[in-house]
Amino acid sequence: MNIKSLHHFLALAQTLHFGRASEEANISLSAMSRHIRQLENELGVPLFTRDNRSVALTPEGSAFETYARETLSRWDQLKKELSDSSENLHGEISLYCSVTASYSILFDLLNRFRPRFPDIDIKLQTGDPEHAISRVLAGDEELCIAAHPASLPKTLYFKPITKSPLVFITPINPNDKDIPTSQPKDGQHWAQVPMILSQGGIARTRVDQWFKTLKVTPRIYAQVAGNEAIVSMVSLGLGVGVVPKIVLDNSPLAQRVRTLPVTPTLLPYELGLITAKRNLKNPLVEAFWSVVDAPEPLL
Amino acid sequence: MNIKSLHHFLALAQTLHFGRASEEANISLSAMSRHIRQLENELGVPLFTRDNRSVALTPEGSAFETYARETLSRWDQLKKELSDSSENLHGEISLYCSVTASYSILFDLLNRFRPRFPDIDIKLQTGDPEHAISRVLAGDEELCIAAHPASLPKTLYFKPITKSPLVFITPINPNDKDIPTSQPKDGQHWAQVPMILSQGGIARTRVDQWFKTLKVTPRIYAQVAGNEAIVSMVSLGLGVGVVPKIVLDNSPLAQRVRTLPVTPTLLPYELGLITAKRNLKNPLVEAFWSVVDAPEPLL
DNA sequence: CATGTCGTTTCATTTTATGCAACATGAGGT
DNA sequence: ACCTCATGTTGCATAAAATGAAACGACATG
Repeated sequence: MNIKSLHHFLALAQTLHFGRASEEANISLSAMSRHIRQLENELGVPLFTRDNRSVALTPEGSAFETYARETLSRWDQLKKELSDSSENLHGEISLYCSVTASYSILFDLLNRFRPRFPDIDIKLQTGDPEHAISRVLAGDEELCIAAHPASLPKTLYFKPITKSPLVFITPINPNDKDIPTSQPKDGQHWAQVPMILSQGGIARTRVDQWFKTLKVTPRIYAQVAGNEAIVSMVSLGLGVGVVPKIVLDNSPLAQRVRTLPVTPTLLPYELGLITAKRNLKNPLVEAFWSVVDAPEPLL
Repeated sequence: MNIKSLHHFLALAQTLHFGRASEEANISLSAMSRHIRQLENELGVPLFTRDNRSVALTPEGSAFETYARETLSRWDQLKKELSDSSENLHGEISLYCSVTASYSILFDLLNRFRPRFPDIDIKLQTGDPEHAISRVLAGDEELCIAAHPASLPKTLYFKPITKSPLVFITPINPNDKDIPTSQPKDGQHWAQVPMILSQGGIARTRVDQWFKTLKVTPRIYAQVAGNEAIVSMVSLGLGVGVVPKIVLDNSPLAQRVRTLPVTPTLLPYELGLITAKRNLKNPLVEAFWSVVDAPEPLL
């Protein structure tokens, strides 16, 4: 059974005349005859009674006529639906990012993504930035927003979105005499400053490196998981922290801390979009990608 | 679109692997690839995203999967319905006969037809026997039960069911001195008998012929349309009638009249089934035909 | 009995489908 | 960096199917 045969059948069912039906269907009379016969063989029942003077539907033919109409209209409907739906890019895309990134970067990103691709649904998963890359590697997520890691697996692709400097922050109201209000003069001073640092991750690596160039072993007051918590602790006056500026910009506690200019400055945090290279062919991922390409500056 | 392609599509949608899907569908891998591509071309949208390592349904593919399942199950259902319905002969057949025939012949006929072909509906039209043949000729009815006419059109076919003698009937209580109680001796007697005859039709032709061989001009007391009315008038004692015996057998007035043996006897009425020759190919007509063929005697 | 109509069948040709093999791509291992 | 394997696609020659023209067969009509 195929769509054409159904059309031919209906032409014949209407005209009850092979000649006129075949003309209507733009095929030869013999093709019409064979199409009908083939349908009948396939179904195992005659659809028309023909003697040389007249053609009439059998009861089965009548039932088949109903079927044929239904099936054709269903097919047309499907084609219409599918072509409608394919006019706009659509589907679902999964994205993983940290809570902070969801506030700052993702907000801008989605503000521009949504109007351009209103039919792409985003499945957003927020969580520990550490897991971002592994989840993309495992295929759990198609995209993530993360800082460029020290070493990026070959199968992944990184697209920078923005850089955010790592800044030192001090409390407005220090709780400890060793907390400086301006940049400490030398390494000796630095060694006394109570530091509140990330437990790990890029920021921590950078800070460690920074102290190493000063030849100072920092006094670590607290190691914290999550940049937001660092801002929180610093605002309480417990020490000096190091966080990406973007975290500060989005922190409700930003008023309670102050950035501390330091030299040399730390290498900035490089935030970007990460996906598995194979996903780059996925039109939905491409769409997301294109938004990042967009000329409008993000910050 | 055809049934096969749908099956192939579903195989691929399930396995998401061209190799295994093609194996399942018993076609080559390349055929599978091209079938899917053809479907996609036909619909104008991709159904699968494929990179060399993986195959996945697009949103459109997912919609099409639903469609494919529905369509296939609908098709199977139809096939089942049609083959079920074709196990027994069924449909509608139209039949015309006189009221008398419907009492006598049709009753026996249907008693045997119904159990053998319970799914054939009969559209029965009763009416004047004169119209029977013309209605079949015109195609208004497929069958009729009628007496074999003097000349049967070539396009019609007659199948005898039974013969019924034409009998003379006399009243039990005659109302007229010229009504004989036994066979009149000679033509002169016959010429005085008040006759009640059909207005026309075969019976009348036969009676006219009969009187002609006796070289008698009959005294016609009444010409009547309808054999039943003849019985009625005879029973009232108004004269001698001639009717097919079968009419008498089914008449409620049979007790009020008596058959009058005569020589020579009239040629019997030949009752049978009539249809247009072209209808003989119609399996429903054939079915009816076969019941008449049946060995069981009708009378 | 000739004629015209109409569906079926035959036959040569064209179109389409098919499988095999070569190819292209990309992942994973060495 | 290179090889190998897995996998889908494409080219090509062949096989299968569909097609239209014409012959055919059946049958009603004049």
